[in-house]
Amino acid sequence: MDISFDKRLRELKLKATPKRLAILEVLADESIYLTPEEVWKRMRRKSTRAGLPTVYRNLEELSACGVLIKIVHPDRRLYYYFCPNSHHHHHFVCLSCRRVEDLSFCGLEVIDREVKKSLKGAVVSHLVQVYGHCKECLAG
Amino acid sequence: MDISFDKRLRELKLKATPKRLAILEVLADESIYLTPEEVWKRMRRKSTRAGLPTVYRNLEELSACGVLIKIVHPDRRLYYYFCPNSHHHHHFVCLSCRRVEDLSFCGLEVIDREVKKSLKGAVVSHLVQVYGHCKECLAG
DNA sequence: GCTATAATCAGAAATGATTTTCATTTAGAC
DNA sequence: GTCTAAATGAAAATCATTTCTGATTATAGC
Repeated sequence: MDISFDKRLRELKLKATPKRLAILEVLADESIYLTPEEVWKRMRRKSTRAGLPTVYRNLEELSACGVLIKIVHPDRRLYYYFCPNSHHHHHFVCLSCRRVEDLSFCGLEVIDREVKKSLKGAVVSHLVQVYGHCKECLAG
Repeated sequence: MDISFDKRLRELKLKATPKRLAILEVLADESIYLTPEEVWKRMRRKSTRAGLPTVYRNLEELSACGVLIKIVHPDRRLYYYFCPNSHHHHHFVCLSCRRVEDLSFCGLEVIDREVKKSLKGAVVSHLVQVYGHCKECLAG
């Protein structure tokens, strides 16, 4: 796990610092999305101390590179998630337990066509996110 | 315009106060999405003074009732928009000039089916927003 | 292995949009 | 007009996030 993150970071021309690796490890070990502060606390538990600004900075960088996913949440705080699935897709996020599941659905082609043809505009990015309650939370 | 907003507010059991009407008027007169502070400044220009918290409060309430649209923006600030179109739909928002255009596309049925069948979860809400540059901004 | 150096980091402090508090006012029902 | 819940304003607080600055460190090239 460690080694592959190391490689991934080098490919992206990011130095494989202990802090970065620790951040990735924390998120890879979690099945839910976390706030920067939560990542920071979990790092300390694993005895990797880091400054909170460092965590914020790295989470932002890593999500900008596509290594992490930034979750857009109704409460407008920052949440990050490590999604091993590397092809373009969207997520179903559970509002109760914060679990994330991949959706196969993505309307990009349809959207892109509509924006080009009807609006004559250009799509820069699109956001499709589905909020709800997962199987486990519904059950219990 | 004034009269119809008045009616709309009453239907929603919200008092038709001067501030609320002024907020709605400002947004209805704009073709772009505004921050709460911008709404507040435009109110003053029209000589309706209001406290900034009142503007924040009302924008939030009005978007919760569906009278206004809250724009989810990459910069994570609050933006509101008055969209006269009342049926369920999504938006293409221009990152350059802040214009908003309606999209006919909405994947809700497909999403809902996928979440129910594959994930056995329940959808609470969904967010589809498309960011880009509109016809005018591309031209000029 | 050693060095240079650009990237990265920590800690403290600042930021600034948004929210809370609470005393006062007002819209709408009767 | 009177009453009451809702709405408001002003000031202050909040608090997640960012900036700043001076160390520290990972990595590439020798």
